Amino acid sequence: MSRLAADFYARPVLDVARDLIGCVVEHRGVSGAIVETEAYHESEPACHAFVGVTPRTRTLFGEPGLAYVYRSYGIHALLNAVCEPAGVGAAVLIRALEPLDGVEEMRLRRDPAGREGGRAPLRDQDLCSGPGKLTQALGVELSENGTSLLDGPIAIYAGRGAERRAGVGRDEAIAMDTPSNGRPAIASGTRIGITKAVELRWRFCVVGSPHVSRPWPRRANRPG
DNA sequence: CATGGGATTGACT
DNA sequence: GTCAATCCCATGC
Repeated sequence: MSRLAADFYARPVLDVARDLIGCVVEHRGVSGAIVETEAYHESEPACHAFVGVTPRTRTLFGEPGLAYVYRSYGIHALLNAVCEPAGVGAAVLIRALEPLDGVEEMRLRRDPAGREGGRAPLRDQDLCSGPGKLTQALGVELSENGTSLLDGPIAIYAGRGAERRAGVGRDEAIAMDTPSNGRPAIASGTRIGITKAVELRWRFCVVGSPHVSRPWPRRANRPG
């Protein structure tokens, strides 16, 4: 498997958000397949880049393929892939993974006390089913903000999303994207946890996956 | 320099 | 369903 290249990230952020579904994130020996993403763009107020270039948003305006990692609610680190040409503030938030390699390591990172607390071990589907959970499971830290996904410590490998993209237009790709041909169906819906631009349906997730942060939208549509 | 608000999660009623 | 934890940083005086 090869890492996604700069030209993958340099495209419109909505296309990248959709195509990242099925790709694989790897960090410090553990990995998972992306099952949920959200797109953010400087043109809409839910995006941090809406306010322009500040110390906080500098990474968002950088080269496509950078990792934008920031602290949410004072507690969690959230992982994004910077998209569109340099100078445009846009990124895809990675919201949920299906764990692949290093599942037991993820369980330790997510629940260090383990069974000592008398609780049942976390289920696989609870390890990476949220943007804060997956960074904890992967061990991604704030200090990795601004590192390159192309050759840095956080790797993203081509998956079905990228394979599907090759040689077909957007509409064809969506038409192919049905359960009957073995590809996962992708639903789009409104983004989670924001208070501005709430109407935009810029969230993408795998239909039926138990690993998404929340059940896919009740009124789920095809992307677009 | 003081203030307020989160791209969340887990615990609790 | 409600709610607090916790900290970076944008904003305003």
